[in-house]
Amino acid sequence: MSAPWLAELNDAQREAVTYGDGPLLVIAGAGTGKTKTLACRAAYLVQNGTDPERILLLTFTRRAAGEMIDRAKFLADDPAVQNIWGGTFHAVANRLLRQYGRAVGLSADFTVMDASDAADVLNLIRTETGAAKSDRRFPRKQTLIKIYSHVVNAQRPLREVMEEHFPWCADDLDAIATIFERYTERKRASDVVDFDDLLLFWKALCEEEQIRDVICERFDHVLVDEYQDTNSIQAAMLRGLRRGNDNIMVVGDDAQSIYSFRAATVRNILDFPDQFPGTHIVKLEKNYRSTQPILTASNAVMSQAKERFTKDLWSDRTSDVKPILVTCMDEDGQSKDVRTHVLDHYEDGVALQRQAVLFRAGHHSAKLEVELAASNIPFHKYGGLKFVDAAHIKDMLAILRILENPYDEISWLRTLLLLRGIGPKSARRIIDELGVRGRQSNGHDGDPGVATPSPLRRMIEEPPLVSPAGREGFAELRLALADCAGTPLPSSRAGKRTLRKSKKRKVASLATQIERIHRFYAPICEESFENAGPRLRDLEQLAEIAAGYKSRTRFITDLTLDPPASTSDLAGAPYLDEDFLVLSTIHSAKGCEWDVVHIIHAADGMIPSDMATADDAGVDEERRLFYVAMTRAKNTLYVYFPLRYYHSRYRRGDGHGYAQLTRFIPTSMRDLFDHRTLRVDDDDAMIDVPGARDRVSASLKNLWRE
DNA sequence: CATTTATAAATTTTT
DNA sequence: TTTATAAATG
Repeated sequence: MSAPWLAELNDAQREAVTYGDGPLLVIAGAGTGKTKTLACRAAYLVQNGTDPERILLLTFTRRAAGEMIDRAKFLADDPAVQNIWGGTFHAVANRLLRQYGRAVGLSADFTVMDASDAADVLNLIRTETGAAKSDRRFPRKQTLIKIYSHVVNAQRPLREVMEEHFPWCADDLDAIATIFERYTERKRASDVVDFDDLLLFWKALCEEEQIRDVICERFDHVLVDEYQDTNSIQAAMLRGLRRGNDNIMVVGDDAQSIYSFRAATVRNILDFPDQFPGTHIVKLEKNYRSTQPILTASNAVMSQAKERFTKDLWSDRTSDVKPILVTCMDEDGQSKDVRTHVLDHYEDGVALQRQAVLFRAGHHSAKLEVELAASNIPFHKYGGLKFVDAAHIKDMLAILRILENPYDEISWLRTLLLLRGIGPKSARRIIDELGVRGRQSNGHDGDPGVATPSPLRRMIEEPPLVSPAGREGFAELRLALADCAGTPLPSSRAGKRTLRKSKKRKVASLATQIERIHRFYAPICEESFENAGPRLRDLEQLAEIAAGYKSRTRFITDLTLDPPASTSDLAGAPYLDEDFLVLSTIHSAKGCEWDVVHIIHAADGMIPSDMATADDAGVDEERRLFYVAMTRAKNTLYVYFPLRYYHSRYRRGDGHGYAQLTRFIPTSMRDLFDHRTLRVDDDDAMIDVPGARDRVSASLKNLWRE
């Protein structure tokens, strides 16, 4: 049986798509049709009789999984393709654990916390153990979560990880080990898992023989995208998943490995044939995306790498247009130049959506965003600070989480601290009195609510006493929680309000709960934030996404595992058909392509980031990052380099410095680019004399010395 | 004594 | 703009 679309593939692609049973490794350079190959493979399998529900497709983002499945659905012309199990490792772990988690001690409605919640818990323990108040400086919470995460993801002993990646914390090894121990206990007791636990528990599932067999049995084929960015625990999970059935296809490109900070290792892709004996290898080398001049420049960048595996990319797409290196006066000049170029292409018929601005770090686009807003150019930013990281969103979600899991200590803490008159000490006492931590003591596994009333019920029925200062807020919170839980307050003198309704109320719908929490939270929000307006609007949008969910568990979990990239993302459909320019960190741009790509801040210190230049491995990763950015471009590539940076944001003074062009474009490579310096725009035309500012500053300073 | 407010310091990349 | 520590307040 041969589908018409098979004919459109090149030989290597078709070989991968139609490969039979057994392990398959596809080495696919940038733009060589990796996504297409995976989508076709899925379609091919379904057309040849594999049940879509028995195919597992692991990708790096949920978006990627969705796109691939849509594509496969179109190719196979079969709506059932929708039933393929697709998603990130973490999302799939979540799904498996909701189903089989009991075997490893998780209830079906455990809560997932994101990295910043995890950091908060660690911080809590850090203060409790008193490690923080030793005379020496102790690692901060972000550092702690980084260390913890690295240990889990790299599957290496704490000591080694600390010596290698966090040598400055080595003195605190014992204290840190203690903190992690307690952290683990605490999470188990409260039925909460962090991102790393999702992987850890999946792996644990694979180690329980009976469960493993059930899970292995579940999938006929496993397909994995971006294999170069998986880490060693993920490789272990895959091995566990494929015992007794070695139908596994992994796709990746070692030249695009950019997640070593998350313990990803290219060893996974290199060792794959050893891990899975009998692996067949297919290489995709022909690039269909970019024009040859763009590839030539990209290849040149990679050729300087210390370690190098991949061959040069080549393409049929000839062009006279080289990538363009734009030298700008300063950051503002850069923003203006980008705007000018974007509009030029737009007028030539390249929609904004077909263009992207890429940068190393989330905040690199700040000035540009201002410029774009001023010019009324709509844009959409991926990466950087997440919507859910905003304090007001986290506050709302914390309250919702209490309802979801009354043993979720950190959510109680966050919620109680919102109340005026209640600080850490009182919050701690209330949490203890509610029995949030007393869960283990009532013995029977997984079913705490029977013996002792849950903390939520206690909160409603026999609330702890609170000092006069916090009493009012505490009462408000109690009312809100009672309304959401659908439990009337006990009909003492405080019960007037609830008596109007009949005694047995149903648990409020998700939308109603959100609305009720909003009513409780809005005054607090207005009191504690200067800019309450936009924040309250965010909360209304939160309510709007919630409207799309029936299950509270689903809503909270989805928001944690796949947070909306930005505020405008939440608006969903109405914005979809509008045109907007894409702004993205290079990391978030992985796997994407655009007609025109603008890479900004191509200065040493930005790319490569100052943080990463300590060793060769770090610089090489930054180089791959730059390579990934360049190879996103189909037709036109701009690389912008601001000559001058003012670094006065946090430091005082008029400090500015002259930047160096990124080391990834040395002089020897300059003729692979066209060079351009835009004139300063009319209205801010100003004669600039290089160095004048310095000379004047120096002479002013010297007035007082001499 | 607990909480709030003032002050100083530090900021990559993501599930 | 957020986050840890110090001083001030109730």
